[in-house]
Amino acid sequence: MKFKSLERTPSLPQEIVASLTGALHAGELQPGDRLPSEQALATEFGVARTVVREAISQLKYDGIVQSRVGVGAFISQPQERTAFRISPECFKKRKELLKLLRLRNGVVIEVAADAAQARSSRDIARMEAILKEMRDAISDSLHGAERHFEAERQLILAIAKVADNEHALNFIVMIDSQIAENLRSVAVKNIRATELAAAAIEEQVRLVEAIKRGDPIAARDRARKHYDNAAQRLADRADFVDP
Amino acid sequence: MKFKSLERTPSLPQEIVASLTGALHAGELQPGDRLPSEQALATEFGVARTVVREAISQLKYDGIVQSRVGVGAFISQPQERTAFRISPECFKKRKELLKLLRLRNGVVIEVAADAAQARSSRDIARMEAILKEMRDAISDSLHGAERHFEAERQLILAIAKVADNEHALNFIVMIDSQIAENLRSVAVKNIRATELAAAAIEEQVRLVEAIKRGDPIAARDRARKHYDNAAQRLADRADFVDP
DNA sequence: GCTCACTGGCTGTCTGACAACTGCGCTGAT
DNA sequence: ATCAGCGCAGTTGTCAGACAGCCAGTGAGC
Repeated sequence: MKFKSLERTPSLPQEIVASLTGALHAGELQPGDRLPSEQALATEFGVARTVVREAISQLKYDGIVQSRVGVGAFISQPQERTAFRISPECFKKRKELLKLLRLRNGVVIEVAADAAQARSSRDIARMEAILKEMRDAISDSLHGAERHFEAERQLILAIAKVADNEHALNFIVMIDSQIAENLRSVAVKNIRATELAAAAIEEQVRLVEAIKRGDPIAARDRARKHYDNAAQRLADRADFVDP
Repeated sequence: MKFKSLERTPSLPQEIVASLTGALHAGELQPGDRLPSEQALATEFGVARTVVREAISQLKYDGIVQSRVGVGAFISQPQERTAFRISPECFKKRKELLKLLRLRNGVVIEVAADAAQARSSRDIARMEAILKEMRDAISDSLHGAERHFEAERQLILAIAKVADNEHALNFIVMIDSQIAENLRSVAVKNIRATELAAAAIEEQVRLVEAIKRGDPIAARDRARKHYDNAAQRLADRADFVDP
């Protein structure tokens, strides 16, 4: 049994970052605008300047603002961003979550094709072990759904690892972890309720077969079938609605 | 004539971030390890603690480290990352750049299919205007290659904008800007030298046609053809080698 | 052996200070 | 009147020191 993570009080710099990015997202801050001075922000938020500086340094790190000594800090253009980040409020709305899922799927599908060209026998063995874990999970009435869910994630990671593209791997690890954190419970219920695990496994078996055969076109095709289907199954769930 | 951006001295926190991420990438720091205390790092780097704190706060922002009051800062697991970031040294090696290009293409291709289902007549008009700009650029012997390069980027953004997936849009804006910054000169030379612009335009015309027709499968297919071809043309360049 | 208060160290935050830099207005010379 | 040059106020970047709250380990007391 895992306990829910408690709602730890966010740090002061984090709150300021959230406030500033909120203002940016709301259009109150436009690219090119100058931020208030650190001193002004400090008094406004009622904190020390060091706290404001930490917050702004994070925004600078993402390329969201640029600061010039003696002048101030300015909101930069969207194309100046240097990081892709998923904010927690993306998971508030199910629709947002499905969009993230589609983004992830797009990368996974491409990566599956690359994996079909770079796979080794060891890679295949690893994937088939994961498939076996999925099949075993079916007969586990207690934790089967959870095991299946984790095995599906493992398969994605296994595919990404053999594709010889560490950037894509990093991206998938990041986005999939974020999605899984916010999707685990409903996805697990999904598997359990619809009893579609067998069909999902079959889709993935055929995907791994294509990779094993070294057929990138078939791998891409089957990856698309499975991951699009999975997203569709999730979207079709009656209880998959905004809280 | 544009001047090269001067080599501005990186800020102290930035250097510390680079040093720490370098140690992490080199395996000297493993997930779970504890960082030296802020005081120790400050004396080691010869800076004030505030500078170290800014550096660590950036790493915390990315989920690379987690800190606990009274204990210290710890390297977190890779799946705890909350941001995808492209470091400048990714562009040092051409091979890395091609991998980033493939990552971008994967998303663009998926997005093209979504765009085919969500496009409006205004969207199509915008895309066709961009295609016209490409054709016009051919007869511009002076800046034609640059204009073509920028128009290709604009088309990608235009497609991403109509696909109704702001996460994918954000991702594409970010990664494409980064790639373009580091690819502009060689890509422009590519267009100019090989005189393949006409063929590239034809590929994109067919892509826009598919989107206009509302045919996601064709859009995906043609997007793949064009962007894979573009990457291939780049990779095939004789002068596209590591410096 | 077990319990528990203590203690040293760490992070988070605050305060004050100073250097380097920038934009702007003012002054004074032409 | 014009304009070059100067100084000034404001801003960021960095430094030093301080303190509260928290935590792990230690050692005394039972």
